[in-house]
Amino acid sequence: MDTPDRNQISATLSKFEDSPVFNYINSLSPIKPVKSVPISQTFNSLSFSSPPSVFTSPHVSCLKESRFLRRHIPVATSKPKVSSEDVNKVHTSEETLADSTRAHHNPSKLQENTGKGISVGDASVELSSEHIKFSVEQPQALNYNNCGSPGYDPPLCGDEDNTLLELPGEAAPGAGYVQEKCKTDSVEGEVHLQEICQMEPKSEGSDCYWDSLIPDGLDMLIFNSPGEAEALKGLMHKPSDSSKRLSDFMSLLPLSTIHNGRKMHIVDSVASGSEHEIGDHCSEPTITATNTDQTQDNLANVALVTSNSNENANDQLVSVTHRAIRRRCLDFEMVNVQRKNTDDNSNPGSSASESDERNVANDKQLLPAKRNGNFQRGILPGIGLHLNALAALKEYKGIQIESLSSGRQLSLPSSTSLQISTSLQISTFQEHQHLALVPVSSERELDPSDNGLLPAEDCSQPSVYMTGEDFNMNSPRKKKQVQRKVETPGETEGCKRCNCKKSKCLKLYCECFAAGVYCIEPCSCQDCFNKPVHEDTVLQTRKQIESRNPLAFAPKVIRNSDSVPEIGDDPNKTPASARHKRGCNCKKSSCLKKYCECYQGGVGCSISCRCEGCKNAFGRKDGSAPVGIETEPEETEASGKGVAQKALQKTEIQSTEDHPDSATVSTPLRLSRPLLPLPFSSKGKPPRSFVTTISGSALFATSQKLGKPNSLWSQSKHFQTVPDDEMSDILLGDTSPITCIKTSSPNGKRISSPNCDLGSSPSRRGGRKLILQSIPSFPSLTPHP
DNA sequence: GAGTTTGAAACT
DNA sequence: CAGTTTCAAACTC
Repeated sequence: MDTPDRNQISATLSKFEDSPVFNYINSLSPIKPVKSVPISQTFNSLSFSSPPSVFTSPHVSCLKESRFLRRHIPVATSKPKVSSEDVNKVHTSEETLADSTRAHHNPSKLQENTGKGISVGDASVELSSEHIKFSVEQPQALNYNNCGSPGYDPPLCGDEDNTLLELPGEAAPGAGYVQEKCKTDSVEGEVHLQEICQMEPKSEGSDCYWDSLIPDGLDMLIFNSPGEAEALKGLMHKPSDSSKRLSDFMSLLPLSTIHNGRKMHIVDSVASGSEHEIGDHCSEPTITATNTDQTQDNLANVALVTSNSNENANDQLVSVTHRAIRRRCLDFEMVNVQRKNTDDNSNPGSSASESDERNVANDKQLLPAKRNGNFQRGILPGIGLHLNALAALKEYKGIQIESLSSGRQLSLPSSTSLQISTSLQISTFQEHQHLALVPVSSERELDPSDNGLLPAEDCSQPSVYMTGEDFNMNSPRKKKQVQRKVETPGETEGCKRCNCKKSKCLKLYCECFAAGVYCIEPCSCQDCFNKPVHEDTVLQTRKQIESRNPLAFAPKVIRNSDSVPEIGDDPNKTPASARHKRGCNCKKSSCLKKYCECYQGGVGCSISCRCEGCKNAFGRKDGSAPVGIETEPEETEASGKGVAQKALQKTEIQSTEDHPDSATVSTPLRLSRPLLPLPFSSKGKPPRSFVTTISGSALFATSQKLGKPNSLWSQSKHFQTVPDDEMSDILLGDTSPITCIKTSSPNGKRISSPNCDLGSSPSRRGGRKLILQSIPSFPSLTPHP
């Protein structure tokens, strides 16, 4: 790490800051003065600016958050401070962080403020998280830019922040905490950049991360403010010393830790979902394959540590992991920095922008390999939504859209994410949620091959990776079957793809719209307005629909606290089991086909149903047992559902694993959901499990507090978050009873459903759709009036 | 992939 | 609230 001398010095300095001696010292060292006072202030100002945007824009997709969360988690570990000497720089960063986080982490700040060296432990953790955030945020910002929808930008930051905050770790960031972080994000981001710059030189491997991260960061900087970019440049240049130190430090670190760090990164990337880009890059086969396992373990360790937030041992572990992670970040940065440096050397003036561009190009290149290339930035930029987060992510097709997709993607993290997912979940849980949303897709995208559950992947990927189509490509029937199975269950919102021709995707006919997600590439819709670009229109339309039917976007299937509406349960009676909110009106399908929303949702028909000849395998209207398995159709259906459920479970599991967030998903998501909490959810589906309990409610609370919500997309965030919840639900359902999940997710709003809607919809589990629906409910909650 | 069926959503 | 129309998913071939 750093030399003790430095630490001591820093400590002493902190002690004497107020003292004349301190002042004198400051005067002696030019660096110091700048950092402590000016920087922090600047950051603060920045931070302030940023926060509003975040909160303001609903869009911020959960996805983004999820992304952040994912990344953050991994990143969090690094110890920038250690390097120190940079004490000044670090200190400044810390200060800024401290300032930002003071509300939350007064102690840490105090430590930091008082003694840099001392503070390092806690501060390091926070910083790491912050760093992560920073990296993440930048990407998001880029995404926004890409998206081109100005409105999104602000939200993104906020979302990101939120997500970041949670992820980092602190295990239980309250909504308020998240908000604060959000505010501080901008500042932190700067600080992180500095740190990163310092770190960069060291970085070796993880080019992918680097590229992805750096470019994003650059973009962020650029977008945010030219001045910042310049500042970054300066930082980048400066780092050499710090970087050396870091490198030294890194060398000191155990190899295992380093690996962990790498892994962590990978995970993060995966987890981040939203940031698919990075994740993808990172997830590249070589790295991911080897590292994933370790990363998982590491993540778990980290998460646990963070969750516990216990000082010593935890701190150490965290610090180690963070360091490793950070290192990864640094490495990325390093690469970028090096590139930049070279560039800068050649072209001092434009170096930053150029470097950014280059980085971007690199990123794209990297991305392209797995992804289509476009997606991340160009396309996905997304944003966020959530779904993009799941939302956030998803952001649609073009850039914005993609972002949405990303959100979804988030919900569906690639296989790698899946692997990691469990660990991520833990971490995400801290976060949120997330990615939500949602994030499902992302993971899948990343690893198309991952699960059989592809459908989810399809959904998620649509934007970037394998679209559902691609997936189908393998074999039409299989695809269809798979899709059906997967989708059936719920298909999932994240994955949803519509084929609207006349509704412009602004009516409930559109599954995407109904799910509260933006349409993405995979969609075959025509004249689609359900895109980030038309956010206003979407929101307005949504409001109209909600005005007509407040529950229009609420999950159609409501579950009671009890777990999934199992076939065995009495459909009618069971309050416990899930029920369709409105009930179906089937006349010819006997409630044995997906035409039936109850069946599609995996729930039995209830009294509220007006169906004729109900044979719903999940539960007949008349109360006859869910025969499901019994009857042929039922069998088929049941099998189908069972399969679907299984698939869902798998997907869920995956998603959960994937998620952070994500919305999600996810989704995207993630996601998405997807945001603070949402974001987590989105990102880490993994978090979902937690999210459900934690993030879910927390997210809502946060979101509500934030006042978010307007847009679907904000919803998208919700999606992500929701997805997370769902994910969690699913997870719970899988492992444990869904009930828990339900309870968590629902916030009361959804409750609307006749049955107890405790949870979002079970069906959702089966399908992402459900999740989405649930998500929508959130929006509804946030009254748009 | 095109066409049909189905039931929800939207409209009156 | 009921009836009709519109719509897009689900399904079939």
